[in-house]
Amino acid sequence: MDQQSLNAVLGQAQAFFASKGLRFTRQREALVTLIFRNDDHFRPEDLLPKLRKKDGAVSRATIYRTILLLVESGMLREISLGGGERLYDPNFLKSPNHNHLVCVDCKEIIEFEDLNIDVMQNCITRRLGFSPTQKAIRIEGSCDRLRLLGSCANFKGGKSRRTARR
Amino acid sequence: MDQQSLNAVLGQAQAFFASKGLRFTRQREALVTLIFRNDDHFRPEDLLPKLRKKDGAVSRATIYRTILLLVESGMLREISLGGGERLYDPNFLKSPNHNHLVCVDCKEIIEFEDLNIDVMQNCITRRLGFSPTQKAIRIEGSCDRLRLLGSCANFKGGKSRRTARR
DNA sequence: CTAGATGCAAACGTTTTGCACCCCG
DNA sequence: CGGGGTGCAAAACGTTTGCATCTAG
Repeated sequence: MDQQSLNAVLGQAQAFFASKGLRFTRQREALVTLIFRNDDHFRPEDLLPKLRKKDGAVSRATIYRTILLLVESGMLREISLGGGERLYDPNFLKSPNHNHLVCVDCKEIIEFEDLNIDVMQNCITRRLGFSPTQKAIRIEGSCDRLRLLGSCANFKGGKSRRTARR
Repeated sequence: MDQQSLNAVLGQAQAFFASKGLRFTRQREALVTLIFRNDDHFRPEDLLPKLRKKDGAVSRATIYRTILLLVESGMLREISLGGGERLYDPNFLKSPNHNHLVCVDCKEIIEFEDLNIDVMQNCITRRLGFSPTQKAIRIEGSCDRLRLLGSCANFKGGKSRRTARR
């Protein structure tokens, strides 16, 4: 995420905290910056070591407490990709309706959006007498290239997460 | 689940264990019976007290180890309905492709199937270069009746889980 | 000045693991 | 008799909480 977008995010966070009469402290700013600087999913525990460097230290308790607030603000979402692992996904700011495909072979996570499925989810929900407030699809799949060719060329040297181009 | 279906399930479990050269012990039979006797989602910890009665005691370690095996067999599936809670769902035996709608108001869980979404999920997955092995949709919704009428007539005295009639 | 925020350490609930003993085939 | 299976208790793990202290406004 470029500096300009990051500044916008920091402003959004600050506005949220202010609207609740809460402060935007050094620790909270450091956390928001770290979380939204790149688009990786993360566990709270992952953040702890990254915030030990330099003078930007933030305690474990503050990390957990701040994440809760960011989820409440809607800027951050909790997702689960299996195995009881609790991850947080900062990308709902850019793609409010994205879903996740996880490769069982290489564990790569691919984010995708699909307007049609979105509409159908709304229909189903309404038909059952509810108004949708949040929707999540998780698909597990095996890699075709790997199975057919014996190697997973798509992912060689790639990141562990990519976004589907449409 | 009626006795006849339960017997079939027990047979299926026994066959799975046998196929892996594992034994179908008193503890494993008690667990399978308890899990598939009704269609409730459960946490492993929930099972412990229920297996203390009479002579059917099963230790915590055995519960966790057996659940792992049942998931491996495909008879049981792990689901997550939010909040990092890890639940197990025995209903994929009857409804291999069902999904979950969770009411944010009353926490009721509604299971539903939809063939169209199923097909679209397969398409998306293939388009991205994968073959789907497992699909899960979780929708969170607020109760229309509760919001419009101030009460949630649908659920009064009902179970905490129902299955959508189609 | 003071309500909110932080850091620490203890507590917590869930899940996993090491190990001695048990039992089925 | 041997390889699984079990139970126990300890350990591991992620998360929450109580409390004394600090700090932003």
